[in-house]
Amino acid sequence: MSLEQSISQSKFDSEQEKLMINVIYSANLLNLITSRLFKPYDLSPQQYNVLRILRGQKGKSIALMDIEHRMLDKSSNVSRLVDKLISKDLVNRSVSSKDRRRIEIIITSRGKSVLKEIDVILADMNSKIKAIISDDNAKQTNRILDQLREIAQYY
Amino acid sequence: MSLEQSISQSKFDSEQEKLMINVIYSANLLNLITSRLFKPYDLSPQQYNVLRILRGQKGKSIALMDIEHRMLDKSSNVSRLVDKLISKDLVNRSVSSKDRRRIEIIITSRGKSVLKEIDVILADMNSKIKAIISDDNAKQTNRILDQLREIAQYY
DNA sequence: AAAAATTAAATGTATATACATATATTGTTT
DNA sequence: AAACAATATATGTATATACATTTAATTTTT
Repeated sequence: MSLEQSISQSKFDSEQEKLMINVIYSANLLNLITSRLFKPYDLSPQQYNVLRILRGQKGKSIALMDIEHRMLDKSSNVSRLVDKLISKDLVNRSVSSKDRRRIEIIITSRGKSVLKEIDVILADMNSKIKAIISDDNAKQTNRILDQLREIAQYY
Repeated sequence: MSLEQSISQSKFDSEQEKLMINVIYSANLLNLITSRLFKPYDLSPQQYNVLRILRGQKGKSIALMDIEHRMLDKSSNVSRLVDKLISKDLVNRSVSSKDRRRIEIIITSRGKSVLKEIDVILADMNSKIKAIISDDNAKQTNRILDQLREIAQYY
């Protein structure tokens, strides 16, 4: 469905203005879909995001502030977010021996196995997207979105 | 900055997977920027969204449920969102005479004048985006995003 | 080395949001 | 028309998030 139909707006002043709205609207939809997919595993998209970051560490731990830097949504409270993951036994925490202010987080084997289950579901979703959007088009769109974010330098 | 740099991730499995992350990340950034722009007017992006919908009615009122249909983020509680706008005297509410379940909302002149101030700021932002992204590229990206949202039919 | 400044994380608190339930009104069925 | 179902909005409540403040540890300055 076109964006105009989706939000019942007749027209936009420019393709660029439409692009802004389109990015936000599309992201809301993707967040909705993924939060439904993660619900059976009792994970929010943000919590999943953190687990992915931890898996990417390949056995090494990472401090809370470094997790925050890598998160998609920097606005959340990483301390409390990680608390939730600890209480589900998906990650472990320990105080850094080099700098005792730092709290080091590492993914547990249970965390890894949950991610593996979700991998299957996301791979399926990814293949569905591949059927809709070609590699070239995806690449081109990624380039434009990277450019769009340059707007941030003015604000 | 590339997405990889922004979130410190070395690579993605596919351009399509990167696209999903890119859309969400870019939308978070745009939401952050606009929420800062709206802050002096004591408006959240969602509240602004509702005001825009009301202005689009050109003097006619619109029921809460119709506002919800047109919102970018359908997940919010329109009743309470509109309550905030009422308390700021930006909109008025009245019970529909045809169907007394329906609550009709209309923008006030104060609401319109606030929007006018914001128009200037957003026009400036729009011109900045135009300097970064061509009409053709914006159009092409809008097309791809519309396609991407087709994924929703499977979920 | 003591004092001050900076940093990392945790906590307090107000607001926002999600989701379920309640209430009031209208529409449909028997 | 009474009973039932459906609809539009409001409300209750638990959780999440934003933002400011606090605490503890480290670094820098004097």
